[in-house]
Amino acid sequence: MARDRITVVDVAEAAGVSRSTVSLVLRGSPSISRPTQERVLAKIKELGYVYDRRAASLRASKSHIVGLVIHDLLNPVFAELAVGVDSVSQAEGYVQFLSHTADDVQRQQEVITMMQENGIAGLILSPAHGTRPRDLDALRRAGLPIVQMGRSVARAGIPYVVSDNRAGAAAAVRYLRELGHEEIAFVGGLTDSRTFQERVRGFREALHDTGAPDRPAPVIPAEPSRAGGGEAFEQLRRQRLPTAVVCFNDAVALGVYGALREAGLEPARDLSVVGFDDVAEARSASPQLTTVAIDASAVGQTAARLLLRAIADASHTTKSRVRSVTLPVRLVVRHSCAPPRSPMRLSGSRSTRDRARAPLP
Amino acid sequence: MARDRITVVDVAEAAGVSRSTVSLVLRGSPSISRPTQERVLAKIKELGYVYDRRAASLRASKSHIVGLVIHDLLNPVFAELAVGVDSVSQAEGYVQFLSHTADDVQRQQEVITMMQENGIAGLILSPAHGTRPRDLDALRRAGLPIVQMGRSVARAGIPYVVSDNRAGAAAAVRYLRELGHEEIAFVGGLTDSRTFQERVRGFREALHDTGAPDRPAPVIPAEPSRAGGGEAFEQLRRQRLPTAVVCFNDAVALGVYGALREAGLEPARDLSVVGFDDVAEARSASPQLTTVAIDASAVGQTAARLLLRAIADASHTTKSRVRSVTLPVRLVVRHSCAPPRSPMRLSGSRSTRDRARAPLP
DNA sequence: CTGTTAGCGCTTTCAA
DNA sequence: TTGAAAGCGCTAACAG
Repeated sequence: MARDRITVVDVAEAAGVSRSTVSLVLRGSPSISRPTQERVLAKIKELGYVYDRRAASLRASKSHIVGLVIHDLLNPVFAELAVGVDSVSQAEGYVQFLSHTADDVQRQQEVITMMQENGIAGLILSPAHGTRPRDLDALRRAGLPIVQMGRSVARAGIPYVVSDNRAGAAAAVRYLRELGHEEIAFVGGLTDSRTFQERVRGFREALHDTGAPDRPAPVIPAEPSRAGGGEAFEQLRRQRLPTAVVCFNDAVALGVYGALREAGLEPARDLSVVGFDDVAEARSASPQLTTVAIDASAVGQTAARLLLRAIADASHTTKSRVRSVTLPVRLVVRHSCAPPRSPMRLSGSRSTRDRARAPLP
Repeated sequence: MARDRITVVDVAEAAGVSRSTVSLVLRGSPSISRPTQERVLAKIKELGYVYDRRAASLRASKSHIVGLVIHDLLNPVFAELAVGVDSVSQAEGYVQFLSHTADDVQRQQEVITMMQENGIAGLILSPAHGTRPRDLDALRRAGLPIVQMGRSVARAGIPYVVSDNRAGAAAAVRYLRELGHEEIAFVGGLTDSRTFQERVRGFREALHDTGAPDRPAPVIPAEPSRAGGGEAFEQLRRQRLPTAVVCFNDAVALGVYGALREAGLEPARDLSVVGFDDVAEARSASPQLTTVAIDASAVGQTAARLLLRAIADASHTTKSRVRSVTLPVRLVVRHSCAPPRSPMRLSGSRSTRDRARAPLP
């Protein structure tokens, strides 16, 4: 990896000081005289010395590396989460290991182990579906701080940073109710995921709170993908089509949208569609879709800050418990929704500003 | 980071062998008897020992870490590149540092330095716009292998893995020419990027090769974003609208598409639009857009394999030069194109299979 | 096949 | 403020 590496000793000799002086300069200790400091720094640059953090980390048993494990980096929301983490860890002088697990628990175990062996100071995890609390025991035994991000494992006792799934689904429902919809379905998502459970919960609560008819609203689980959305739509159609659907995420919403058109129906007119998980508007895959937008970058940044704080606390033995955080979401109204065909408005009245534009491909 | 870490010595004692025996077991040396091996492995598990790769790496001066620096992880194409790299590095027992530079050269310098200090064995780089060869001098001086991915810095003498931009643009042009288009523009992209230059080159060559009218075809540079596409469209329109455009990437294509509709025009009928850089169809942001599809995952995997090979060679002093690789692309025809309005077909005749469906939002 | 002896490059007492 | 010595956890020669 290195040929005749230049070390602190070389720098010390060249600068005419001792190695510990160099070491102190390297870490910006205030107990070094200005001229000495400058001389050393000059020599460092001159010799092209590069600091070896492995050695430092080994000796001091503390590193400036965090682990970041993402179940699906191809999902733009999680890519944005990762970038959020990256921005703060970079700013704080950390680097990160980043691995994608493709939602595979075993692969996740492997990368976590590898990261631990390489001396991470803490871990941010978007857990693979099916992760159990005990899967993280090795880390906890080592005293490494962990923060879950974007997703969370139930009753694991591990802090998490997520967006407000419940409130998001509720906002979608309230919006549709105001338009006059009475028959609203929830579509997509895997039943054993906590995210799904929370979104469904918000969905049901809001239906109840807005005094929707008392018959149980349809909830159709499906793979959280475009294909899953298509299948769920077919299933819904075989039963009885509602006038509106809230989708587990944007991929599902696009699937529903597509299936709808295949069936010769018209979005908004025949079925109002609300998505979820939309990334920043500018990057949205679906600029016309009404959606519950989450601020993925903020989630990532928050997770990183929590983790770094926990790392700092751990060395100070301050032992402050890290608290979980739930970040707000907002409903972005675009023209995939309309009042139901035979309207029975509760209050309704919405801007049609956006509705003139035709959908993009 | 660790409290009373369990070390090889502990394992050795517990298993009644010497530390070097443990070390050999750890690395799966064949020169250890089966029973001993098992006994040691058992103790390792029992004690919850975790291998410290920093120490190993320090001593052996070789690591199992690669650096991966991406100029824009929010671009789905580059996210997929990263996942491609991840899959092979994971399979080969490597972990990666991954950082996003937001196309900022200085930020890139910082993360590369940090990675080097942390002992990477090599670097895969999607260089920030404006990177100069000398920005990588520190790495080269240290003898670290580098592979560029998805993009490349001109005349840097550093191997790269990219898709075939020239052939892709040419394929798009040929397709449009066959439909009968004579006035075709190229839209979007930054003039000083090599990717842009190659795409424009393929564009021009194909126009020439297909015997297009000899007046110079319009090339409108613009930010490679949706906004850039919109602006470019306006500019094009102020001059004179061609019958077809080849776009620098899908974001630009979507921008053109949107602007087109804003202007009350109809895609395909009034202007045929071809995109570029489309990710795997299933994830495509634009399921209706005719596009030059690149296999981002393959690019990532190839880059990773090249790098790992270079790393292996470097230690063996085999010193094999790594060669750059250009991967094929393919044109995916969907219904954003049609013959020009007053058709003067050269050969024309295309499937309309897909054209029945309306665009998605 | 196993044990012993030196370090990898750094931080960290502890004196000076 | 600076210098000397010890050692983080591991691997790399060797010698047995």
